Amino acid sequence: MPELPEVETVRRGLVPVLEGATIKKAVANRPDLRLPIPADFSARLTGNRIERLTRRSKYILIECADGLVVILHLGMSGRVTITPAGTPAPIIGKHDHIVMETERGDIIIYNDTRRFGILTFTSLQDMDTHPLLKDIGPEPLGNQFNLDVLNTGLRGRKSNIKAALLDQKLVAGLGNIYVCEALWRAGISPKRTAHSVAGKRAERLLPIIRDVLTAAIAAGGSTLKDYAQVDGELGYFQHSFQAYGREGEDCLKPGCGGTVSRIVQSNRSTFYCPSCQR
DNA sequence: CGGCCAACCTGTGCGC
DNA sequence: TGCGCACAGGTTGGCC
Repeated sequence: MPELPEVETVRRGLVPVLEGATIKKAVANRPDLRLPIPADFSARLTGNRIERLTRRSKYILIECADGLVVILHLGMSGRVTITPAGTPAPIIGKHDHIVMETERGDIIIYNDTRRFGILTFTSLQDMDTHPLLKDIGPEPLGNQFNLDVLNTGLRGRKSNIKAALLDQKLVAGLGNIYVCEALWRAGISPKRTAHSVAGKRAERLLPIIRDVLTAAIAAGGSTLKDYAQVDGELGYFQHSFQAYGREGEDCLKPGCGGTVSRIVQSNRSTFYCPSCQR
């Protein structure tokens, strides 16, 4: 599920349960996800207090009282669910790789079928220089992401604009869905070279990227497969998709009359309207 | 260095 | 019912 809006939705769902909570129990049911889970995972978390939850790109950062920072990435299939204190104990399934319980009795489970996710450690001190975080580009919803930055990132790029926007060094947090949606809204062909977008088109694209992500966060993210928010509620931004997953259907741009097609770029599906995306 | 692809892993859905 | 293949929200190591 997880591009920036879904990760932000998970973070927000965890805030009331984890911020200020002390960890009573932390268990890793396997040694690794995409990377090894630290061997001292349980020892470092147990008894530790969580001060705050932040997000950088698609990473959730769990900042603890002793300076430890847990880096959590959901990969392609990572999910987080909360079983509130006082409700029946959850049944731990095959892909429930991480289980934590707070002193209040809330249980947090990280489930990840494909195990492309990551759980690793850093510290408040080393956050800025951590290998997973140091090269990430500006947050698309922050002030760092402006027209100058976008134009600079696009100029001199020979790849297509789709690949450029998926590059987390150019701008953080976009994935396959929201790139398709943003390019559709902006009327820009995903096949166009990145450098040719610099200038006028970038000016159109930039606020659209912000708008799409903001709207998706407001909708609680997108629900594909059976993905749910931490409380089991479903995000509903998928109902707002205008390009993604709509191969063969009518383009929704007023007066366009085109048909959405699916092509493959960098081994990923791209959905776009050849009629109005130039 | 930039660009591109295959690989990581499991599950599901489709055609035959 | 079963088999094989394509495909799925991400990232990156290795190759040209």
